[in-house]
Amino acid sequence: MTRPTIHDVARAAGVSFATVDRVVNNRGGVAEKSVRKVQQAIKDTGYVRDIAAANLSRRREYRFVFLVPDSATGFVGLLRRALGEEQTRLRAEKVQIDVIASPAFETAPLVAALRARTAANTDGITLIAPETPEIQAEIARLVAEGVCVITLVSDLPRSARNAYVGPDNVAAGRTAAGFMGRFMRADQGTVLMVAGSLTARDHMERVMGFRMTMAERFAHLTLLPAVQGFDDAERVEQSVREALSATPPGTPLVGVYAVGAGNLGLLRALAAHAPRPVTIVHELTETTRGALQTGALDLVIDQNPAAEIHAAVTMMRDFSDRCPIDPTRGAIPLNIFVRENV
Amino acid sequence: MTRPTIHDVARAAGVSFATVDRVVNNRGGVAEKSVRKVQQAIKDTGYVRDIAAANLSRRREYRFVFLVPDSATGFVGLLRRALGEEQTRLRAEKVQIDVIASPAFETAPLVAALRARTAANTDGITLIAPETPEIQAEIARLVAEGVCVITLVSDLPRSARNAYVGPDNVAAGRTAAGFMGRFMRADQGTVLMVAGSLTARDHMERVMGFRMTMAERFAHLTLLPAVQGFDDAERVEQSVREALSATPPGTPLVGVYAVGAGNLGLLRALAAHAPRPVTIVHELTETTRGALQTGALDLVIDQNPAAEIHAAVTMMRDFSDRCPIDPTRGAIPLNIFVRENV
DNA sequence: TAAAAAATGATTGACGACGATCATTTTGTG
DNA sequence: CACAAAATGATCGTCGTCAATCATTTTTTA
Repeated sequence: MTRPTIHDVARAAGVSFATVDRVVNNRGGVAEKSVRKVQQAIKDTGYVRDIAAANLSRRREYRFVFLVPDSATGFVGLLRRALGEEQTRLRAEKVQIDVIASPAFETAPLVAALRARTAANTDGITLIAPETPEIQAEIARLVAEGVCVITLVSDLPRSARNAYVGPDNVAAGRTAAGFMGRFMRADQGTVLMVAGSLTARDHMERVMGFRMTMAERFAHLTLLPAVQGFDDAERVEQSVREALSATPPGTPLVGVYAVGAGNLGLLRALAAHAPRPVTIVHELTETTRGALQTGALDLVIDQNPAAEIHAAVTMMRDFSDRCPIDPTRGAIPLNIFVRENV
Repeated sequence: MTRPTIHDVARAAGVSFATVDRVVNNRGGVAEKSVRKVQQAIKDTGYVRDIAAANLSRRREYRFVFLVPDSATGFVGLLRRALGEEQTRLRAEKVQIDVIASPAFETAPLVAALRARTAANTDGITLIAPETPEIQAEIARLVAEGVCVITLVSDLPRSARNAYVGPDNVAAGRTAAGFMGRFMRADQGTVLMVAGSLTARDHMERVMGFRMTMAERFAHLTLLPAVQGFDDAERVEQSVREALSATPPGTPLVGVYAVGAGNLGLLRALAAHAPRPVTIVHELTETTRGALQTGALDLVIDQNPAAEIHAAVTMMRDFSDRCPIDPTRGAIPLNIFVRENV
């Protein structure tokens, strides 16, 4: 009835406790034959090592790092708040998390921050980063050292990262387009996309998904080229104003899809514009929540930072515990908010 | 640097290890004065008891039960699958979960199943149940015995349950109405609601929310009285057919909102009906996922069983560990699926 | 003030693994 | 066959807590 321990495995395998220990912690110096016997015995007895006891005995503490851009979506703030709420639990489970904020859209500080991390000072690192060779190289180094590396929100599929945690950004873009088309009353008009930066992979993917579904199913609407707002309210406002004034009178602006942050600027730019275009943005914040309630926004696609953090921490811990990690668990469902469910 | 242990607390309080132990495990027999000294020392040192070590020492295993209706939404199946995926992790964390399926819409077997559980054989129980006095009584008994009781999906707010895990069902109904109104091209017509049972609180709440938003914002549409389908495909099909044929010719059916299960029946009943009404249902299953993709459904509101299970298990464990449990963590965001993000 | 009761201290052995050392046995090689 | 090398066994202390016992001190009550 009670779960088997190392001693039970040793007995079943006909070897000593020490040998089993050598096998399960692969310390080497065990004959092939014995290894097989032990592995068989582990299967037979259904032994699973008691991680709690193991971590207790070795005094393990998990040292994790979140490395995120400073401005993007106020993600740092969300992260800090979510971590604060989890604080008690995290302490109880001996995980210590450092949040490092790096200036947005700059590569150098990010690389520097990565360089500072080694297997000696961190067990796992979760990061939001653009796709550059230096960053890929640092990730490769960390993974080689045995540090768990997880990409968050914006994936780096060609890097050595252990897993990706975040939404399917292409699907997010497609979803935005689907709702836009369905919410639309107008028969024709132009649709504007606002991205933070077209070098950020997540933004690119969203724009791509949006384009695809618009072309497939709502071809009667005209897509303007995406403008960049660099996740900054002022720059977003300016870009959107320019786009608005450049719109030819025959084809009114009937839809806006904002992929990045800086939504306050978007709202300001649209405030005067009547009739208000169907407006869909990302990330549920104070601003967007309020705008949903007042009816200034139609839909917010959120990626549920709390779920992301949880998934990332779970994965990093599993990795540190040498549990097989399941990369599919990183898929975060999109959360869709409208006026009725904020 | 290293976290304080009971010994550190004892030293800080100027008492012996044994006294601190008596206080933290409240075994009694300690003078008021000493209790205060110890509590102060715990604060000063920032001591938090090491749950892993504690559980190791007392050989704790968590015995949890999920008690769910057999048919509803195929929830049992979803539950079993989700638990299967978590199996490794759960075993590693020494939580053992029994799933008990009880015939849907019957109270007696449910009460019997509850009666069988006591503090001696279970540490926590999560259940989906209707609001009846017998059930409330059983819940009160279990909670009094020290068993953690959590309501799932359908809350029993007037019972002694420790927490509720599930979506805000009123918001779910409102959300459904919001999307229905926005998807609607027709200027007028009737809208049909299909519920499983009007005695199930979650169904009632969804219907209520739907009604409210429809009345507030889409008063030009006519709401038919809700029909009951008892989460059964055949009965749903029959009910919907009857409602369709009873519709007066002047006001065509332009929308359907199905609150419960048995969506296969709904789809069959609507297959012949042209033009297809805007159709919104609950729960992402094989059926509804397929129907979304083929365009037979417009929107699915899902409650993310995996997240619910996780929240429920976490809460039951926290409770068993005597951690303060945070009831707000039971709020499960609605997951909204359309063709583009299934 | 003596006896009884209450409070406290001291100690010990689990729990299940890790990490290390040292002794012993079994292999393989010349 | 002897010797070295490899493999295995045996043992101990560690982690932080729980659970229990027994001895001692302090406080309360008669």
